[in-house]
Amino acid sequence: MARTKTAPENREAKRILIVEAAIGVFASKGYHSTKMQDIADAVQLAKGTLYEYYVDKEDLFLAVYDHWMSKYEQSMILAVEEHIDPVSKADALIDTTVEFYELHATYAPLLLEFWAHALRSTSDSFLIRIRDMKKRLSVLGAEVTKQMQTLKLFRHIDSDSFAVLELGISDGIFLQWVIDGQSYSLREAYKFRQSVIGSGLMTETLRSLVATKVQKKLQQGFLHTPFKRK
Amino acid sequence: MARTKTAPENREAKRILIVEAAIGVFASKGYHSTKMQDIADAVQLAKGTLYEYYVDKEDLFLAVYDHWMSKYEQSMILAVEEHIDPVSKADALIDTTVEFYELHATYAPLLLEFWAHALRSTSDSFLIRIRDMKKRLSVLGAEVTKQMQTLKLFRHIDSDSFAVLELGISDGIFLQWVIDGQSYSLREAYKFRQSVIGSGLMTETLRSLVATKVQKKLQQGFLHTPFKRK
Amino acid sequence: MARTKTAPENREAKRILIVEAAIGVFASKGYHSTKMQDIADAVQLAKGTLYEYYVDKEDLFLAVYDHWMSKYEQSMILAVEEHIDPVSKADALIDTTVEFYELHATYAPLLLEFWAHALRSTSDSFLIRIRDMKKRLSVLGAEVTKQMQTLKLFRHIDSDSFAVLELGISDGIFLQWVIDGQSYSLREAYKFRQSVIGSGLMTETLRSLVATKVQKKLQQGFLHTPFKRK
Amino acid sequence: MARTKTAPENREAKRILIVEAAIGVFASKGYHSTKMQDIADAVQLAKGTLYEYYVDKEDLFLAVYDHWMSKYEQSMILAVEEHIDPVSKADALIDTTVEFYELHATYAPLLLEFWAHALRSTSDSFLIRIRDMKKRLSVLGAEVTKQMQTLKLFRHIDSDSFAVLELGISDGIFLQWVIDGQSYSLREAYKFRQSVIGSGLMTETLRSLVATKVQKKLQQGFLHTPFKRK
DNA sequence: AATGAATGAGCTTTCATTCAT
DNA sequence: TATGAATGAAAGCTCATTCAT
Repeated sequence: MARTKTAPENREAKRILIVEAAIGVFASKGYHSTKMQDIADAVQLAKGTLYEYYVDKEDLFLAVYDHWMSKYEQSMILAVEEHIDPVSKADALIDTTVEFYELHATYAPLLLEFWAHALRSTSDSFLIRIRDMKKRLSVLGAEVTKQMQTLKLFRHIDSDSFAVLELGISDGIFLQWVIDGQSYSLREAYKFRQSVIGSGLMTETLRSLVATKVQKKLQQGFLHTPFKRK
Repeated sequence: MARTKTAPENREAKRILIVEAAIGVFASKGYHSTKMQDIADAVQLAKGTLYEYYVDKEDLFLAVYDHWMSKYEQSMILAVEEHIDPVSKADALIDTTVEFYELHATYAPLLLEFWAHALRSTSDSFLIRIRDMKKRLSVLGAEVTKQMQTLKLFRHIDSDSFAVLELGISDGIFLQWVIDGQSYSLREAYKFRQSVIGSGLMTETLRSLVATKVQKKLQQGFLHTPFKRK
Repeated sequence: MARTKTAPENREAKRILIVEAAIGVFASKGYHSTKMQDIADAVQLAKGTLYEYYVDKEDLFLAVYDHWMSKYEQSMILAVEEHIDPVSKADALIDTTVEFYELHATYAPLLLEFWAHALRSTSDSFLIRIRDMKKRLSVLGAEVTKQMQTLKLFRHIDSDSFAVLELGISDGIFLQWVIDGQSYSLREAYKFRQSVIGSGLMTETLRSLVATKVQKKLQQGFLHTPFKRK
Repeated sequence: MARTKTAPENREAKRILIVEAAIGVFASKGYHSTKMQDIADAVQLAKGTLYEYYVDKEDLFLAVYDHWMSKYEQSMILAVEEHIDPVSKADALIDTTVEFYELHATYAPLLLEFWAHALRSTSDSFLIRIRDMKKRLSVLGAEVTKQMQTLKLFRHIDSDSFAVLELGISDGIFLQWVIDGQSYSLREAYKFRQSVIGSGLMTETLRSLVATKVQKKLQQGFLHTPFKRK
């Protein structure tokens, strides 16, 4: 198996094998505590072999970010595509985010490390990659917002700013949730946020439809919605 | 005692001297890239002397967090105390946060590292410290919210959940701003957020007073409000 | 108390205070694991003060050896002086040694360290001090042997060699006993040795007197003579 | 396996290479003054490589003890096997010991350090290893003694105690010799000891055969038998 | 392509010693 | 004399990376 000349597609397959093993290791131990040997063990490869596929530890770390986040991006794109009306699209985006974050709750600290790493790195390349990713995600959101505005479901508001705000809010809530020990339902926290924000921005048209539900959410909050960590 | 060179108060003063030098170094290089020697150089002390005041590197790192965040907390407490009506209190809290974050924009990545560090650490002590700090800050916010509700300026809403949400949002916006290269005004971003949220939660009483202003903010957004990094 | 000008005799008293505290610390932790601070704590003095009395750690270590061994030497001299007939003298020497070693069993590893230290030290001074001490002890033994020879209780044998041999044997048995976890009576081991050696060297005169006793000792051995460690 | 550079047997060979270089360094500088770098230099390896073969400095130190002492043990076993009659066996054991010690005279301080180390160590493992080694050696001696007793060459005496005593005496003489600066012949010292002890324990059968020789030894002593240090 | 032995720069921490007071 | 804060050399150990096979 190891003897055969590895065709390009095999090479890419092995890169992915490595990166997926690396996610778990980086996530559970953190960048600095993760040894190349740990990753090699996880993929069942020799240490040296990793260097055939990634130039160095940092390169592999970045690859982990890319691999992981593009999965998230794909889901988000899919969520938008799967629905037609913008309200459903907006809901689907939230659902996707919650699902993604809850699924990868153990990877949470990684996100912080990616960010910290990017802000620190001498080269801008990592930071730029993160920004680009965020940009694409924010465009996704902005489009939905615009559609809702077109349909007069949403007040007139700078949709680019709103999309960026949403992105920040989303990460902020996630962060808060992780630091709080995942002691409540992330989904409920997101819905609470949606109610808070929505009640200000939706037009009368939409408001009348969801008024009772929103009212209830706001009064209940999300802190007492238990969440079971796996 | 007469013979002692350094009285207890001097000892504390030197601890602070060290911690304040350490903030800058940790902030600019990050925890792992910061060498004890770097900090020693910054305080003009010998490496060994640092160990007279802090048991190890991590201890010093935690002290940096405590020192920095309690300054923030103090400002927040002051902001609340300085004002009487809850609307002004709420504004003051936002102002304080913005000022604090803008002032310490270069320290931003530190915050990420604190969080990552806490989530990673084998001992819970750091995480608990962070949670406690967040708890105290959220109590501060919840009280203001309650006061606004009492005055019928704010809709009825679970104020604890709201306070936690606000905390998350606040950090999230800050994060977003840092990652975005501090390319817009953090203050404007906060105000935009305030408008978004406020327009949903304020009662008619308040809404009528600020309607025009809020409307304007929402339409302008915050992305094109230049901010000069120092 | 600390304020008064310290007269020479006070100075000497404090040197002894320090050295006696140091014995315990060195004995229980070993030379390298003993910190000057440990000793300072034990004497209730400041670290720096030790250096007023001893030039450095090694100097203090040597002082410990001198102090300890000269106590042993004094006991040995006393043992010889207290008795008149050489057989009693010889017995008293053994008794003294056993008592000294048993009393200071916990100090045992120190002796090894002294020796190792001396053999290693760049300067010969420590080694010479040890040799001189051994010399004086061996002279003590040789004189007793000669007296026994004069009285025809002991065969004609090179008494200097015998004294040196006895010294080595004595230390060797002690060492063995310490390594064996002090699991038998050191005194019985010494007596066994005395019987073994004595039965070869004593003349008929003496042999006839102690034959039965010696015979019994030899057959019993010493391994099953329990010894209670404190 | 085909690709592996170092087969298991090579690995063991390198472990031995290292340990043998380490003996010399430890012996000449002592445990604490020996730096890992010194040993690395001696084997012509990088510091880090040592850690591929031994977990830490202490592990290497213990390996030195094991390696060295098992060589000694092997020689002792061989000495016993090579001879048939117990008198020759006993002589061979002494010869072997003397040869071993004389050959490794420069390693002498190491023995003290091993003992001190073992007595100090928090874990008993080293001490136990030393005791086991001593046990095996004492069994070897006890058997020879028993054989001599069977042949009525040796008086009836507790042979286990005697074997332990011999071990102690042997180390004690060696120690004395080292401290005395190896200024006389170790072999002669051992022979003197043999005469002293033997003359008491041998039966008439043997005594008549060696009486003159023993008598001469005892009168000559061993102090004036020059020994040339290499 | 795969391996894993070898490397050595690098860093935290310790602690004997100094010296201003 | 006594103190204890300050010092900084020193060393064990780690681990990303290299490279001969």
